[in-house]
Formats: sequence, C-alpha cells, structure tokens
Amino acid sequence: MKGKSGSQVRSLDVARLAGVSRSAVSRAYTPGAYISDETRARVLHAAETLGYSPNAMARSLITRRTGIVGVVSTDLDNPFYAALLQKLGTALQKAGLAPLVLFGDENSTDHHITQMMSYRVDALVMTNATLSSRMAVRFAAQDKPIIAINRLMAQDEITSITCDNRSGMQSVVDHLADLGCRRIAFVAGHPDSSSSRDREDGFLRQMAARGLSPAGIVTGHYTHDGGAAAARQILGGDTLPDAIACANDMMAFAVMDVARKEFGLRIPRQVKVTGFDNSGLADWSSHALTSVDQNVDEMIALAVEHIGAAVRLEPRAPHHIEVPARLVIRASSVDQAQGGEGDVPC
Amino acid sequence: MKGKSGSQVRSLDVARLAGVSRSAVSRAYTPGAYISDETRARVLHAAETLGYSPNAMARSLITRRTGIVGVVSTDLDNPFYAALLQKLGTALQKAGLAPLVLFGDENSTDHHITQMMSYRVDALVMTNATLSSRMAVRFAAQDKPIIAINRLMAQDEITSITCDNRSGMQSVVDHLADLGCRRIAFVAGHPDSSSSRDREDGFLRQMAARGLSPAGIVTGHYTHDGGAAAARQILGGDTLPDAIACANDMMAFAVMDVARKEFGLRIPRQVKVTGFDNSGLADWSSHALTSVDQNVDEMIALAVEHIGAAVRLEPRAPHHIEVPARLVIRASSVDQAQGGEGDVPC
DNA sequence: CAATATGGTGCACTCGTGTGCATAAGGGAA
DNA sequence: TTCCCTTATGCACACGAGTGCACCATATTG
Repeated sequence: MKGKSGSQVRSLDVARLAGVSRSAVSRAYTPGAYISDETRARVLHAAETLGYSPNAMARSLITRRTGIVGVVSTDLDNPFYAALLQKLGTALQKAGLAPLVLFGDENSTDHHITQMMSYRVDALVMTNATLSSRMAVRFAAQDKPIIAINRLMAQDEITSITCDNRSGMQSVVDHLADLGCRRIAFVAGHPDSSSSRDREDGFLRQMAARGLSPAGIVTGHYTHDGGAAAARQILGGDTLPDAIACANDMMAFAVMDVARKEFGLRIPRQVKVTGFDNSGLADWSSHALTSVDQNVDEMIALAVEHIGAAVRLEPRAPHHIEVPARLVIRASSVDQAQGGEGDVPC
Repeated sequence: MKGKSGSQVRSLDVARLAGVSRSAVSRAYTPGAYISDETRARVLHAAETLGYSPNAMARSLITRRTGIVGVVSTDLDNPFYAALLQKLGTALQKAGLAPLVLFGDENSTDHHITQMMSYRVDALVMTNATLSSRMAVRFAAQDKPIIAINRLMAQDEITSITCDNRSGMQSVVDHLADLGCRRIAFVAGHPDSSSSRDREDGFLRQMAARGLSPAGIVTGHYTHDGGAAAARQILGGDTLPDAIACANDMMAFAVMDVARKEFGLRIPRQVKVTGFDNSGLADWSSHALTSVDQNVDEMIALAVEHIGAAVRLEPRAPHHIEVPARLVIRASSVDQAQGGEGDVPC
C-alpha cells in the first residue's frame, strides 16, 4: 500500500489488487468486451475498494472522444434560456455526455471557443450566441457537429434547430384578429437574430393576409428593459393599439407592467398582450401571458440525437430542422381564459 | 502535407513547420518558460496557420490539473439560481477555468459525481444539491476543494459560503415591525436546507425580540407552487396577517399573485410581502418585491478565489464563510417606495 | 585570457488509458 | 485423434503533451 494522499488511483493499482492485467481492468469498463463475468466482478470489486474511476482524460486520448459537449449560452436572465439550458444538460447526461458550459457576450465567444476546442469537445451547441465563420470552419474540420438551437445560422457547417417562427407568429395574429383586434403593434427582438426576423416576417405576412396594417413596429432587443422602452414608445403615441404582440416573453412581461403601472391600462380589456417562448413565468397568474410554445423538448431531443450520432461516428450532414410551434392562450389576450384548455395547434 | 481530414493537429506538426523541437512548441504556450521571443513568435505563427490548439486532455495528464470545475446545480426555474450559475460560470472562465455543469435531482447526484470525478475536475461547486458523505470523503481525498454556495453542509470536507441568513431575515422583521405590522406570517423553504432553517430562526428570534408572535408558519418548499399553496393556507384562515415574510423570492411572487388574484388583496396596503434573494425579477414593477440581497457577487468571488488557490496547489482548510446580507426595500412593503433608494444595511 | 553566469534548445521520460495482436485453454465436430 | 472455432487473457504500442536534465552558445566578470 504505497498510496500517498493525493496520488491518483490508476488502473494498474486495481489490476494488482484483483490479480489480473491492466487490460482486464480496461475491459471491465468496456461493455461488450471479451471478459469473463467472474473477472469483471473481481475487477469492479477491487475498483470499489480503492475508490477507482477511470481517467476520462487519458481515455479520450486514445478513443479520440471526450464525451464532453460544449454549450455556448448567454443571457440566463431570460428564464426561457435558463430552462433550455437545464433541459439540454439533463438530456445530454442521460445520453452519457456532459456539458461544458460557456457564457459569453457576443464578441468574446471566439476566444472562448478556442478554449473549448482545446478540451476537444465532441460537439458544440449554441443556444443564443453566434460564431464566426472562421471558427465554424475550423471546428467542423474535425468532423464534429455544430448545432444552433433557436437560431438559424448562415454557415453551411452548422445544423440549425428552430421552431416554426413564422407560422407561430402568424397564429398569434390570427388569434388577435379573431378577437376583433384591428390595431396591432409589434415589439421586435434583436435585428441581427434570425428568430426575430422570422417572427416579424410572420407577423407582417399574416397582418397583410387579414387586411390589417401594423400599428407600429418597435425593437425591444429581446430584453426586459428594451421591452419597457418599446411599450412606452408605443403607448405614448396618439392612438392606442388594441394589442401588442411581442417577439418574446421577457419583453411581453415588461410591456404588461408598463401598460398597467405607467399607463393604467387594463389587460386584456383595453389592450391585449402576447409573447413568444411560453416560458415558465408565462403561466404565473401575475401575467398569464398568451404565448407560443417553442417545443423545446423536441428541439433538444433532435439536438442530442444528432450529437449522439456524431459520437458514434455516424456523422450527418448539417441541415435545418423546424419543429412546429403551438399557440397557448391565456388571460393576457382573453378574459378569464381557462389555463391550458386554450391550446391551439398552428 | 499528410493531414487527412479528421486527423488532429499535434504539437509535432507545429514543431516541424516552425523548424523547432516539440519542446519549443510546448514552451511557447507556457508563460515564463525559457524561450526566445523570436522562437515563440515562429511557433505561434505556425500554430495559427495549422489551426493548432494544445490538447487540454493530454496536458492534464501530466500537469495533474484539468482546469475544469464541476458545478452541480438544480432548479434553474428559480431565476436566482440561474443568475448564480451564469455569474459563477463567467467568473470561472475569467480565472481560466471552465465549468462542467451537472443538473441533478437530489438523489441521483452521487452517480453523476462519479462521472465528474472521472473527468478529474479540479474542484466541485454545489449550488443547491447535496452530496453524500462517502462521495465527499472520496473527492476530498484528492486534495481538491468542495464548495457549497448558499448551503451549509455538515461534512467537514466542505467549504460553505452563505450569506448571513439570520440577520438578513431579522432585518426583514425589523423593517415590517417598524412599519407597524403586528401579525406577520412566515413561509419557510425546504425543511432539509440550512438556509431555510437559518432564515426561520432569524425570523423567530427577531419576532420574539420585538415582542411579537408569528401569525402562522407554513412550508412552501422554496417553489412557486409551494408558495401559492402556503399563501392559500395563510390567507384562508380566520384572521388576516398584515405581512407575509417568505424565505425566498419565488414563493413571495406566488404569495403576491394569490393574494391579489384569489383574495383580492391590495399590496402593500392590506398585506405586505417580502422575499429573500433579491433576484432580478424582484425589481420588475409587476411585483416590486422587498427582498434581501444575498451578495452573490461576493460569494462567487470567494468561491473562485478558493478554487484558484487549490489549482495553484496552495490548498486551504475547509471553512464556513458568511457574507453580509442587505435589505432592499421596494413597493411590496412600502407604498411608493423609490426603487433603489431604500437600501438598508443590516 | 580564463572562469563563470545566463538564456535557449532538444532528448527522453512520464502521465493513464484503449486496443490490435498473439497466445492459450477449452469444447465440439469430423 | 486432429482440426477449427470460441472465449479469455496479457503484451506492447499508441494517444498528445509537460518538464528535468544535459548541453551549447553567448555575454559578463575578474
């Protein structure tokens, strides 16, 4: 027993204790390897008493797979992305992978991506941030997938998974128009992001299809503060809109708060408000926000499946997947809406 | 140029291109190593053209440090923990470390910890979850620190960093009592968690000190739904309390919503509500929640500093640190409170 | 000039593991 | 018996990088 404190337990130690070779120890941890049940049991027992667990770093050196997935995220203030990250992390670990998370402001990501690349992550998932083309090419050259959730990216190397933003927003317009709204304003997200553009596009199209013209379009940058500023601009104008459709929930919450507190408006009676994301808070009775569910679970399942395929060395060509969106109607657009019963597929 | 697609770029490739030995490449990436500026420049240039970045896995094998910190988190639905995770992640990467995040329900953590241990993480940070003693011992045997943020843990091997939960809650009681409240109810968190017990203790002590007796104590399990149920129980009783102090913000939001929507109460006129965490949502005008700021930034700074010391092989003995808490007064307890100006140290 | 310090470089060993290959033992079929 | 197939095991090489040590070139000092 030469085990000094701080010294690692190696497979050799286990092998000696179990009276087998080091190979046997390795095989005991490899499902389907040629090893007798008895030997495996003896190895695992020895490992247990020594407190051994195989060194994933050393293993990755030879297998050329780390089991680590780089996740680039920003803006966990937005509860939608917080929930997304948690679900993604849970799904990954269920698939035997572990998320190495990176929080980055838009411009510093490239530097951090290099850091992730030195950890030789098996895949890269971007939930919000962007990625320079140079980095995308360099990463994809390793035959490892890059997946953008909730954002369509220009680079060919990237698989994008989004919900059907256009028809999601179209169903919002239909819903509001069906309720008799004629002057509908729109609070857009970030001009750079595809999701915002698609949602705005869906809004404009369906407004035109219903013979309506927008009662103002303002950018709220997807943030709470931006949404509040947008609300002040919209509600401070000459004529009041009868509905405000927002490109995400965060801005919708701010719009509701400003409308109520600063303009004394009743929701939905005087003005209806809708969001997009169907984040957890949308269900709180303080806002009871009509929103569009993005079907996060399915987006994540697709992402993890795609990653799993790459890890098993069955790479797939990058492509764009769209999952259907679903309108969820609550009291911010309809008086006394019954929670949950108002679900409408679009 | 034998570089097949998919093959890694190794330091040897860079060395050949730069016309130096492999050692020089290694030293080019090691600050303070004996290497001439000229050679370093040539190496870095060659690395750039080949798209090389050192393999952190291989490096960790020899340095016995991975630069990865395991972070065990749960319940990102709670915006406080979401913000905590983001700030922690940002602070870690600023210190050259990367967070490997693990989401676990209370009971499965042990299994996932073994997974993290095979990645040889340099430290373990628990933001919410617990850890079995067996695992704590096994991990601490590697001379690597375990840090619990926001939770005091029984094991000797663990460094706990919390805010001063007792005096934080005491200042809430003082604040409410000063406003003339006589019947104050308390919504506790999770019975198992030290933070909840400490906050309840502070509540009870200061109530006694002010000569008041609690108008009901109900457990809300730190969740939104639990808070709503607690509110219904408290407000459905015979006599209405004039204030409800909650052990965290999430429950306070639910309490406010139930009080307003289901009992038609005006806040703060008929009943005052306070929270604990001072999460971002507390500042939204929809709730404008009086709360206790936990000083997350300082807790995180301390945690990262502790980890950094361990990585530099200057280990510190585990200990318990308490940072001061700060009462933040908003409109949920005081009519027309000016945002931010009501800060009161406790 | 000789003696010594200083900065720079490469060799070779090491970290802990997976796996192809050779080998051995055992069992069944001809 | 002989031949072949299956299962189990160990040897030895590789994965990619850090670093102690020896060595060399050059500048500095006496």
